[in-house]
Amino acid sequence: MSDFFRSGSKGRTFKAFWDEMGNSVNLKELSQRLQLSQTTVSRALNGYPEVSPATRARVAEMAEQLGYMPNSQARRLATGRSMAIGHVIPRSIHEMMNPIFLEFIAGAGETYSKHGYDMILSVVEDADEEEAYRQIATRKKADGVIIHGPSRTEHRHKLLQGLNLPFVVHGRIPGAEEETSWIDMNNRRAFERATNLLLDLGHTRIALLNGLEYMDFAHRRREGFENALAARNLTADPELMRSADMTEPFGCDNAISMLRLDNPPTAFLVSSMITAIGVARAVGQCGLQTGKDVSIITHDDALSFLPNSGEVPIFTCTRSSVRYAGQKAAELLLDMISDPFQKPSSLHLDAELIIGQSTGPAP
Amino acid sequence: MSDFFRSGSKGRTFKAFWDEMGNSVNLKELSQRLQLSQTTVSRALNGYPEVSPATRARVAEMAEQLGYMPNSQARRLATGRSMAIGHVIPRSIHEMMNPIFLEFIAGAGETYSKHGYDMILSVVEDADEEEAYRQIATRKKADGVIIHGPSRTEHRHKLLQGLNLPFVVHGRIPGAEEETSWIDMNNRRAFERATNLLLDLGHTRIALLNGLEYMDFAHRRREGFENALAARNLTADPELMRSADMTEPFGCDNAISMLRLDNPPTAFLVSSMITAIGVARAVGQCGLQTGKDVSIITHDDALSFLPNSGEVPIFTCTRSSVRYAGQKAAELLLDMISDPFQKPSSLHLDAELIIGQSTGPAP
DNA sequence: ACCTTTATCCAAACCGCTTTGGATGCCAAC
DNA sequence: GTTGGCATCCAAAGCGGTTTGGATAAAGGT
Repeated sequence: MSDFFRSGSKGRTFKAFWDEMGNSVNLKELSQRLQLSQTTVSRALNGYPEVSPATRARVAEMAEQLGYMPNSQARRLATGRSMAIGHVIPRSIHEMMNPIFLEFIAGAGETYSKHGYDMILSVVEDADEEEAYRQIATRKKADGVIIHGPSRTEHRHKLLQGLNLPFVVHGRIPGAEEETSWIDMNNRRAFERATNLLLDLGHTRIALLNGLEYMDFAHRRREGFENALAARNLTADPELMRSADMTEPFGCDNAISMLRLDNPPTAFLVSSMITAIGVARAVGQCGLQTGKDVSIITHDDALSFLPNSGEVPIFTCTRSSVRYAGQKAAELLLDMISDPFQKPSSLHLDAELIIGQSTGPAP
Repeated sequence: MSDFFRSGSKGRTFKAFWDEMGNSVNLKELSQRLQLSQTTVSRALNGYPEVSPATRARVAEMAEQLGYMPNSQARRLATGRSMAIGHVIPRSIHEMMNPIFLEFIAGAGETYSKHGYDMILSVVEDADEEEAYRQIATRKKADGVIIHGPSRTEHRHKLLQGLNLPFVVHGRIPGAEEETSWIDMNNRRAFERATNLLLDLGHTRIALLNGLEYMDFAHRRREGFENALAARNLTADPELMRSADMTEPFGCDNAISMLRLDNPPTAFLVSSMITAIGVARAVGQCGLQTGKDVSIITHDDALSFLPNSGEVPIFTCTRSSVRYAGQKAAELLLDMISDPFQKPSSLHLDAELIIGQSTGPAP
């Protein structure tokens, strides 16, 4: 064995060899080859001060040569930190939040990678959600978790507080804003501004196609909508408000049925680009023109596969990057983990109101 | 301490207490409270035969009472299996495959949960992709990985074979079909059938809006398209073939420019629902009617937020559930892991050709 | 010249679990 | 009455790292 090693003069050879074998060196072997103790090698690699520069360099070089990487399970066990963040996705939520969720995940994932954390994703049956959190905490699968899509009657934070598992909420938990860390966009204000824009354009019959209103974000958006109307002494027509999963057909079907009313809406305020696309389709099918006969404002999560940019965006929108939110949420959480005695902190993002082609003065 | 334990007669109390503390029992404590060795307790809980039924029951009950769950890092270290599957997503791929990717992940995740596996997701810069795989293998972060979106000049499988890390390909690697395990739909045949349908309806000028053709799936789809044309002595007009990220604007912009040609296409064959929606928008904007003036067939990955079902689906499509593919890929991989000497196996799914509202005879 | 730092390095304990290689007691068999 | 076989259970040795509590030698202080 030692002959083999001596035979190769260039480090590359070793590494290539080991890689080809799928065989990795462990700390013990590495330290033996260096004639050093495991302690010293470990310290050298982890940047502790009690190692001479010369030794540290020697260790680093040999480690590089042999392609040494510490076994993560062993390290996690020894340090007691799992260096992973958990995301639990009940199937129902997942089906609903699909693309937005992924974009958030992508943002968070970037932050995790940057800090050496892993992301573990659990897709579970709705009924198993609590158990999933319990396992993450008890089996020490992750050092923290992110709560997705808080509802108006949220309870997960209680569970997590009980389990003593750090978490950050994407969105806000009504009534627990002070005691939890969260990141959210200003849903109410965004929809209030959007509504005002429509009102300023002369629209008075405005339809709202919202997400499921037991979700906190959707509820807030509706409040913003209603507040803006109320401020001008208008009141929302229940017939013009729908709330459901934000799919394309949801937008199309409801828009069609509303546009066929005796007193149809002249504008739509929509909670998601995908649904807005459905509305646009409906407008076309009714022989009308978007931005002329019918105005549409949608919330735009800045999903990469649904770009709404360009010189003049297709849709007038309230925009807030959910990927950015993911990055920030991850940063918040990693902060909390590194200092467990920090008090909760939050980030409130403001959506931009961007004028596109889909709005115009009321006909 | 022992007084505390004795005081609660109902198991619930203990569990609640521990949970509230976020304090979990370990094997040592559990075995001490049972007056048994760790060996016996471990064996009892893991179903080994050398434990008497009575003891096993006692152990099970106490474990339940104390809410004992084995620390996963410790278990992984001891068994040498990490009980996790890795998914590496370079940012570029991610941005392109966004919704399809998530749907696949969701399917795979269901299978993992069912089998007690975790999913670890790494979102990395493109340049770090190889390193990510190397780390997964060398640091033993996962027992296997899934390769997403193989290109025509794929190389990841070589790396993984070298690292001795089991993997399953979602899609196919040209030239390595025999030596790798994969799951794929029959892209070529699906697009051949779709093209034939259009030809049968009398269309001769058919446009192809394809995904990026350095990706294997897109290349195959194009082959299917061209084969079908060739079989009728037709040849594809390069001006009617585009290939790019499958976004909505990609569909809309290109459809518009094509429809404005002197000799415009009467039908579109599209690689993704999202792009097809863009095409439909373009058709509307040109004052034409989908399914009458212009026919559209799209591939439908059965994404949950873009349902294309109903009595008569909006789009005529070739459909294949990518979520199902995820489930199956995961099963394949877990099989491989449980029996490392298995030879590679694959699953070839056939897409359904479903007639919707978006096709009709050529005008 | 002697004692205290200081800089390096090491042996061994530990993290919490699985697993190997017995030990023990009991019963049927010779 | 010894022996062999079973059924149970256990002590201890890993797994591969990190970390504690010195040991050793060189440097510095008086």
